[in-house]
Amino acid sequence: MIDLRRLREENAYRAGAEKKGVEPSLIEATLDADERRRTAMHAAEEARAAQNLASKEIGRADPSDRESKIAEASRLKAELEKLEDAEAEAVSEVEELALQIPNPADESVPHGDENDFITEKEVGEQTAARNYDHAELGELLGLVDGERAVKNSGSRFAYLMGPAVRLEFALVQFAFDILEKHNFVPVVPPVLVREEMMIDAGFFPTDRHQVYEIAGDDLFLIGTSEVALAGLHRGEHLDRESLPVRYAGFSSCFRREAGTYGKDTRGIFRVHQFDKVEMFSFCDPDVSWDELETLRSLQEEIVASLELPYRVINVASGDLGAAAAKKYDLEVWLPSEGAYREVTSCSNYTDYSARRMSSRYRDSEGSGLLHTLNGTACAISRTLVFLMENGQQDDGSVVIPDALRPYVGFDSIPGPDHS
RNA sequence: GGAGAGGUGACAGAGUCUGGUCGAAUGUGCUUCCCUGCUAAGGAAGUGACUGCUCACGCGGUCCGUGGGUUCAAAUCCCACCCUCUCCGCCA
Repeated sequence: MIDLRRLREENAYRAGAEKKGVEPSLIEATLDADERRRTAMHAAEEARAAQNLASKEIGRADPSDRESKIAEASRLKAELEKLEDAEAEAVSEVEELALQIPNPADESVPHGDENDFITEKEVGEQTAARNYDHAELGELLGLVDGERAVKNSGSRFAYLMGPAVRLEFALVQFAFDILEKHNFVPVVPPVLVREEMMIDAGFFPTDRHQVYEIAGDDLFLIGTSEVALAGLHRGEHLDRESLPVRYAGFSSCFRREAGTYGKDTRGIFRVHQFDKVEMFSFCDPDVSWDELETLRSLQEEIVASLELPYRVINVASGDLGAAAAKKYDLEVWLPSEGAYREVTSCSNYTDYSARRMSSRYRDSEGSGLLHTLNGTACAISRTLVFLMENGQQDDGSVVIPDALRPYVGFDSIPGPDHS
């Protein structure tokens, strides 16, 4: 939820929203509606104060005076009800408009759409395609069984098998080892949440069609543990001294992938269910931009340790989504496609989500809204894809990066002709 | 799943039957001051959140699990939902 006062008073804030493609007329309409709301609210509150007073007098009044006083209070109430109706209408009008306004983009975010990102850095070599792409190799090496998954669950599902499972748990341990050094508290969150949580986390109504719904129980499968982690301090005040409060969530993630027919259909690059380690930070608003850089550096540390060639991009304003004021994507080189593909991303939501969640800090001066940030630490299936391609040798075997070896217990996965 | 009890401020805990002077007794905690070789004990005052108007002092609104309803008036009465606890049943 946007800050209406800042929208009204700060030009830069408003400009940040317009940068995301919001029509100036929508902003005008929202501000007008807010003006009406404040007027209506003021009128209703005055009437309410009068009515409250009249009502209280009845309790103190002499029994003989009661009847006339009750009549007076009733009259005030009738007046109040009209004003309250007007107030309620104005409030819902503002809400409806305000919800359409995204979190303003930061000044450092480039203008434009998905093609207008800025490349912040590039690390490693863009190598040529190997003998097998990740989908072929996954099946050949017995890491992924897509065919049988289709029979049981449908397209975009997969059985992860054998060494792939060992790799998954190795990656998770590896990521947690790094994150715990930076005071992230490991969390295994619920993967089912109530509708309310989806709304507060900002996924509903916009992304409702991307989420699986459980028939008969009013519960929804999370698309990322971010949803569950964001709710960890809903309605709470955190001691400002204790910030940032960081969590590392491990969970399965479920995505309907509606509207992606024919896109990334091979292998496990894009699936309905995958596991992920996610970083989440409840942060002091004064230092949230530093925190974003911290999340990004951790992502780089992880990808670099896995010896994957990557680049970091500063995502352009039109491609940020509603909640992010700024977002970095880490993209790893995928040889079979000759392109960089997204492996992780991290965002600063500033106070956009915290306002709705009512997640606040408290210090000796008072209190205020926290900033929230999130970022992928390791998305397992995509990471496996990148490891299979970038670590692939001429014989189809896959070399395990040094950093991962202590965790998996083997140095490579033998090629298809091995046995 | 069946039966019962209950959700009140940082915490504990009254108030609910019998609606009004209850934003809410009391205790603990916390802050400031007094007393005091030090500490403990003791004495005094203060101490919820959110929000609107205001330079400010201040004045107002909302909040007793959540959402509705009754009433001039609801922590208190009615309805629905959520959650917690106890007992029984079932279960990885």
